[in-house]
Amino acid sequence: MLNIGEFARLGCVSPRMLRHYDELGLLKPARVDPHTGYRGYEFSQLARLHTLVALRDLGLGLDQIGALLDDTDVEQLRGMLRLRHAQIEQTVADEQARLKRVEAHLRALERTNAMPAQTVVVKQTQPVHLAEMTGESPGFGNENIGPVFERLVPSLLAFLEAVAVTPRMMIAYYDWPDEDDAVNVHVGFDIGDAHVPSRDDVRVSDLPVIEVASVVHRGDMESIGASYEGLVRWIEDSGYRLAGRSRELYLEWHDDDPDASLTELQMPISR
Amino acid sequence: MLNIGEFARLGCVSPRMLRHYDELGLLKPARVDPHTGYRGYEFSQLARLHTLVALRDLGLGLDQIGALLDDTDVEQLRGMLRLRHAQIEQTVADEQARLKRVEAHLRALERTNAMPAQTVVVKQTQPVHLAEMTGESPGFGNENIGPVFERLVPSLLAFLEAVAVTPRMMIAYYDWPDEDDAVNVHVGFDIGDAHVPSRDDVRVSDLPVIEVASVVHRGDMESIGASYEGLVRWIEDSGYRLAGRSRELYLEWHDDDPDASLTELQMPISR
DNA sequence: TTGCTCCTCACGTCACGTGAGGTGGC
DNA sequence: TTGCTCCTCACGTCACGTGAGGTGGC
Repeated sequence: MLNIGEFARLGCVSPRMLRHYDELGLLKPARVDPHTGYRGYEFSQLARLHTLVALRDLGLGLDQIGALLDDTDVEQLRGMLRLRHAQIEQTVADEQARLKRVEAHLRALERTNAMPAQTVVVKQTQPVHLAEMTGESPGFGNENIGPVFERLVPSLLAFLEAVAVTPRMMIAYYDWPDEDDAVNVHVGFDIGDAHVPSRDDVRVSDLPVIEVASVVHRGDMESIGASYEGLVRWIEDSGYRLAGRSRELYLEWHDDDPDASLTELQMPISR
Repeated sequence: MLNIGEFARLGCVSPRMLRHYDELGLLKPARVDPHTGYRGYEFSQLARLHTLVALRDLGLGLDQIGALLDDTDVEQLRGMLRLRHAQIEQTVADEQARLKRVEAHLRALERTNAMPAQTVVVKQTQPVHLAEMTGESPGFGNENIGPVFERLVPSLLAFLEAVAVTPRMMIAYYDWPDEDDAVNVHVGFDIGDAHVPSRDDVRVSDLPVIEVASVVHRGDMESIGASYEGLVRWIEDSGYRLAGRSRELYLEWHDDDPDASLTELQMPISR
């Protein structure tokens, strides 16, 4: 008969753990002194402790271990181990992805050698109900996109006012169906759950909920290119791939002080 | 100005989290209504929330994030990220090792198709102060080892009694210096912190603390081979390598009922 | 008698999730 | 007025580690 300290040393666990397992009913001492409360263990109990420790070491919860220790169902054990195997594989994949993200942030730090005023995060977009108009632009850059906005936005706002719908946030997204430089510019307003009557050049679309890498750009549209570049590099460094049309959310607009304007850039990513 | 729900949606966090960050001083709302306590956030605060979320996503603690958010020390940030990088690499390695252990247990289950009465665990040996004698055996197997024990053990016990040292657990270990089949059999008793006068054929040694794969064998010495075989296969399957001399701890001995005898088998492993 | 071990509470960990119970705003 | 959102507590999570305060055994 061993006291708790001896048995604990034999099994490489702390006495506190043995008391804990006793309390949970996972491993009762062979005898408890009725006067002193001292716990006594037998060598033969080491086998059960080994099983407990081995299952714990695989990452099973004590509740599951309890079920496995008492029932001699091999299929149940096999099932639990297979499930754990899949979970650990997932954990490894998640941690490897996280490792890449750390590396991407470190490289971004090397490039700018400054605090990341704009930090990249991975997140899900919110579902948006968008009343949008579309125009064509000969290419990217503010000198190309800007005039399209100036043409479409007043018209869209006038339409929304006419149909008594309050526009919320302005959102743009882009696609380039062919390999040439022409870009389709979509610009619209979040209209919440309002309904808008149809008009030829105004379309209502639900932007899909997707995973994006996002960054907040502070400043005017002239300087947005640098933010895009940083975002694209971060995505490359972190091992994600670009997967669709990028969006711009115009969070805050200051005509008087464009440097204080805030735009969220979102680029869809996968893997 | 956004209320907490709107700001939470923008940042893909829960309102509860924003209250938590407020409480910890990591992200204070731009304004709090003095009457209702309603929190108000500005779009420009999204940048700070992004940084917070990005750092949290890398696995940094909120206390460290607090230090990084307030101080604009690039070196500190770089240091934290490098540390995190090393930690995540360690986590990945640990989880991959765990994955192999799960696989080893699953394969052991396939082979026996029964509950692992004897489950393999990885643990550290305890430091032991051993009074031992050494003999040579033509090979492994009870028919070779048994006679050596029968010759050495009574002599050793008689010596210990003569010098008034109480023997504790009996422990044996083996080495085979050459490639031929001859085995050096070391058998001894744990003598705690007692001192033993020297004698030519009795040596006092401290068994080193090492990492071993261990299993409890129940039964006589004839059947110990199967337990060893299971242990060796488990070690192979789990991706560890054998790394030294195996030990046997004679936990419990029943002359009348050898099937109830308990022996712990320990094989040193590495990597 | 002095250490050493044992005992039973009970708090702390970490970043929130989840109610309970109540109030403000359109 | 009815939902919806917000507020402040405060408990629960998971497997123990770490005292506090006291007692038993050689």
